[in-house]
Amino acid sequence: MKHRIAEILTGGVAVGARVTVEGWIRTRRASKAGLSFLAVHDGSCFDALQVVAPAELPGYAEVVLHVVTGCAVRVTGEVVASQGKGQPVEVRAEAIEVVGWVDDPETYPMQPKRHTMEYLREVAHLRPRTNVIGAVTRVRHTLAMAVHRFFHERGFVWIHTPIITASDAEGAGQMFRVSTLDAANPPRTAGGAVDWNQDFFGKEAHLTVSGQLNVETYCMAMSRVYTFGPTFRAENSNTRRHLAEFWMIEPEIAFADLADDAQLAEDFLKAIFTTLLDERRDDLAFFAKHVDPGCQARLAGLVESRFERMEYGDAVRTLERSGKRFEFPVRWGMDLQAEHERYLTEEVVKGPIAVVNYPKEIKAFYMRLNDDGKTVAAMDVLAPGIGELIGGSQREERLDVLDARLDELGLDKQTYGWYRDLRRYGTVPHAGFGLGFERAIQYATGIENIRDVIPFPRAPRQADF
RNA sequence: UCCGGAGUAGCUCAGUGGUAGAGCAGGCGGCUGUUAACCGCCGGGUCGGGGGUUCGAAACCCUCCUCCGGAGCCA
Repeated sequence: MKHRIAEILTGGVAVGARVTVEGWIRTRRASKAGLSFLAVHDGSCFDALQVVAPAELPGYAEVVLHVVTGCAVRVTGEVVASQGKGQPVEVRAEAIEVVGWVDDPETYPMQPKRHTMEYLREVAHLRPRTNVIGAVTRVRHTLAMAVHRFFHERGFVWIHTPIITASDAEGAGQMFRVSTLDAANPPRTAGGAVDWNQDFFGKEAHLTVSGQLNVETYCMAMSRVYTFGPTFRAENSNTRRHLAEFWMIEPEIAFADLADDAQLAEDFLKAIFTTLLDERRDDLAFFAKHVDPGCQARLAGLVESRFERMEYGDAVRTLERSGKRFEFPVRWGMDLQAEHERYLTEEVVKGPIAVVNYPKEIKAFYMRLNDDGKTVAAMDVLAPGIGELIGGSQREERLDVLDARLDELGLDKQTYGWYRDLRRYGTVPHAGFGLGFERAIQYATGIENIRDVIPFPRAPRQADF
């Protein structure tokens, strides 16, 4: 009977049972006169299964002794208590079939040793076979499922907001153009400009930079909604925290204010990380041992503590009084720099912190103006080592105030016609936030470069595979 | 985009002007239960590309490419 390796290693299969496992060879340790040990992994858990192949096995010399790292095998044998240390049970093979050989072992890119993350990125099609990327992949999946479970259990509805958008003024950064026109020879108007009217959508179109504006419409009907999908930014940003294509989670809640929003963010992060701690102990133990010794304690600490809340004004005062010399000066009205965020999270609070009520000048048009007329009900959740993990706000639900903001910023009211309609027909206070999914994975695992927590990273000059 | 660092064997790296090295991986041999096994032998190089200086360049100079870290932008 076929079994996943996770079942066997967690005691789900009785000692003495006959099993068949299918997977890939991680290492082979051979003893010419005696027997061979094969470490087989199938992705179902962190640990590989130890398969013991006795020399009497049919085809031992021809097959088993030539198996190398990367070979795909099918093993049938008996589950036995292990004589060695390092695993409770192993499989004593009665038959080993090589399903797929490694053509040229000398050039097979994966070796049973530690590779650099930079090198693994160059072989993105084979890196999921490694310990570290395998662990990241399971963590990513577990967190994704936890996200949906969290929202589903609280009555949120998952909204599939569009990937392609024709409203190019969302203001969240550079966008990728979507077009079917011949780039080398586009149709022109009489005036010589590119005639977008002849393009597929009859107007300029781009890949979305956020599902928020669209999801707000469903929030005004379903009350509690969220998006979870890919997002695209054409910024030429070359850092370990940015991707051109990444996944974002954006809940939106009706009849809610900024305090509700911050509470949701806190409950949400605690819930998904609690799930991760429960379900992926094996992978987290690996990250703690080889990547980031503090990752488990950091997660455990987060789920137990209450998030610190801090007014933007207080944050600025704290920084001013710190006596610390910052490269960029701190002054009310300026956005917090990376070095400021690091100081607040890593030295003052030593944990996640929600900074609220920022000056309106440095935030988006849709954020709700506070009574002081100077700040908006915005919120950034900052995390040590990551920076901004969540950005959110209460939305401006008053049409006259929203229009005044659009005018102030010189934005075209017609472009936002349907968005303004929401304020004309049954408007209610509402709020939401955006979480960069990859940043959450980075936070959980301690993986430093965001390109290593997504299967196929897209970044400037990087779209291979 | 700006600043800094790096590019030498399949991988990780050493090599500061005088004929290209190590460990791991691979092949062969040895070893009765190993844990990234161990021991011996062998094969393996456009020193990122181009140009220059020099009797002689992996090394020094110019230039381009790629990657990494930091900053900005942000999630």
